[in-house]
Amino acid sequence: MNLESLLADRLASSFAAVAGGGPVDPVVRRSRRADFQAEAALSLARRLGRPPREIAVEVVERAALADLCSSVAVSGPGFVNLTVADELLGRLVSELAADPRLGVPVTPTPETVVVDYSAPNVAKEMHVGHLRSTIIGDATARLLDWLGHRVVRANHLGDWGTPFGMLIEHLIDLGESTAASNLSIGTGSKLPIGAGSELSVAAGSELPIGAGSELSIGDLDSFYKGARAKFDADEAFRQRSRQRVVALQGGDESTVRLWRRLVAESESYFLAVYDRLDVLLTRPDFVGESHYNGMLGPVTDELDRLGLLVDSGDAACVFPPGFPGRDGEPVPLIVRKRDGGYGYPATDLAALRHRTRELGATRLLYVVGLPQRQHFEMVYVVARQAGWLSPPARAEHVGFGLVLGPDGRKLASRAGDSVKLVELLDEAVDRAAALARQKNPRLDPAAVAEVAKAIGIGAVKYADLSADRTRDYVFDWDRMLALHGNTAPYLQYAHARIRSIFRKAGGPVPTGVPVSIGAPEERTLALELLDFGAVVGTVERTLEFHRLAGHLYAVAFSSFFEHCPVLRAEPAVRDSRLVLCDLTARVLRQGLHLLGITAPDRM
RNA sequence: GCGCCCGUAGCUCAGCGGAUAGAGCAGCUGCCUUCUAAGCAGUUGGUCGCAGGUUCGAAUCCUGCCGGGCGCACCA
Repeated sequence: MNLESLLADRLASSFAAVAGGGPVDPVVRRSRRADFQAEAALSLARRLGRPPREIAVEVVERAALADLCSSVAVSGPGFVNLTVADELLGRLVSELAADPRLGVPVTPTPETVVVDYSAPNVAKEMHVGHLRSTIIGDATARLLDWLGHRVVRANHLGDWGTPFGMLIEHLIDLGESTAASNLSIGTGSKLPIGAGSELSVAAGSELPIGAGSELSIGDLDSFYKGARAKFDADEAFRQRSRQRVVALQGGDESTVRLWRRLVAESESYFLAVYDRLDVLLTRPDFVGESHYNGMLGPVTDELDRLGLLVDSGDAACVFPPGFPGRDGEPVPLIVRKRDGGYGYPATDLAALRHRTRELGATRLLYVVGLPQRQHFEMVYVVARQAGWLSPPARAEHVGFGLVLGPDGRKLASRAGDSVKLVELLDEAVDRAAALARQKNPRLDPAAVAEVAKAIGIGAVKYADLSADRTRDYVFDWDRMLALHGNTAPYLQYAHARIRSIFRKAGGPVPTGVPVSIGAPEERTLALELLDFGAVVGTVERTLEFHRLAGHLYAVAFSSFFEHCPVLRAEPAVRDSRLVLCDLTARVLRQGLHLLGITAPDRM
């Protein structure tokens, strides 16, 4: 039971009694003047026609809070200031310490949640544009999973569509083996695929990739660009590409085989990037657009049967209400294009229908950039009209802003094109390694490598997750890797310092020890730790991860460690403080873990 | 034109109905025989874009305006 609701429960009845009516929310909030304050008297004043102070005084007289609070006082215009009794705090902290879930209960109402995120394009490089979706989606999956929901991670790969005509033709032009080696074995390679990479899907492939082979980070990009350049310049190539698309869609065996090859190579590459990023996505989570091919016709037919489909200039459209375009006329969701092909709206509708009908999902999350908001709103409206999205099932667009460069514009390389994700991650780890070597010369090279990955990747993720997701944020190495302020390294360091205390302490974490809260710094820390569950609950609902980040920062930023010596304290105090230390470290580690960030034991 | 998002300290950001608006960085003052100084304390700095309105109370809600970004039929 969290402290805030414990107090609110007690106060609710006194407020209700004073108000003489139905239930009243006491509006208990954290306060700077006490531990908590109840604000309801202010809003009640008008309704009751009485001065708020008078109401507050009466509430305090009626409230049975003696066992919870050491002080209950009316203050200012009518606030009820509550100071929690030290004994209660100590007891609650002891209970929290004994709880492996740190005050975060498994959800009583588990749902099937589909998290649609990352979604890179096959045969293209992953770039900064995929960073936020991947990081936010991963945190979403981790958090909801820990809360006990059934999480379906859906990596909606761009593995289908007209570009594959040109990509396959390009593959043929280069000669499959040349092209494959071009794709898979590069010289400047940095990303080992490892022996476990599965390429069995590429049946009959001429160049199976074995142990130790590596995927060049640069070649996917040049492959795509090569195809693109030919497509733009060469009419004959364009023609062949179009025919190849038809062959692919028609299921032509050799075409499909080449397509699978492209997809498989790309998937291996993506997995290597995800491993580098420490993201949970695995091959079974790759459910690309092509997966829905067989459903596009039936989805269209069903829309037609429901009378939602309108023929508009030979394109089959749905016109959801409420979306006027430039000319004031309704904007359509184009399900089937004039040329008979299906566009992404059809795929999105098919995927949505599949997720609610077949997977039984009741919460559909789309971790996609804010610019696509209207598109998804339209998809949801159509899905509701079609009966594919009805309560309790609902869809949420988990939108996010841009990653900006120091110039305040969309982050780009010096040449102006998008920054490759692997290069960015390499730089993060390199910078973190330099930092680790400089700050702690005692670390051996293996430890430096491990710590550098945790810090570098953690810094990038935390920079993303610690700010309001819906806003753009400025990507700044120095700031995200700073040891001060609301950064991953600061939190990781706070964690490592506590672990260091335990190494010095020698023995195990004391259990069953009474926790005594005396010093004000202990109070502040205890109150913060007791709030972890409520914060995680809020984030479960809102997916505003910066609230969790802010909470962890408040936990780590405690002056407890400056003012309350642990190992030097007398035995009883020492044990009590060791419990607080351990709890702090566990909250930090678990909280960071939910954000996809590793907290090393030493750094 | 319509719609969505955003304007808070020099910079980067919290706060989104409650009592004197908070952090970090930068600036200034201090603290290393340190439970890891990869740290801590103090201090300077704000007509919360502007103008109305609602409210006992507004950075927070509503309206209008100004400034910035994005979206609005066959690319995803």
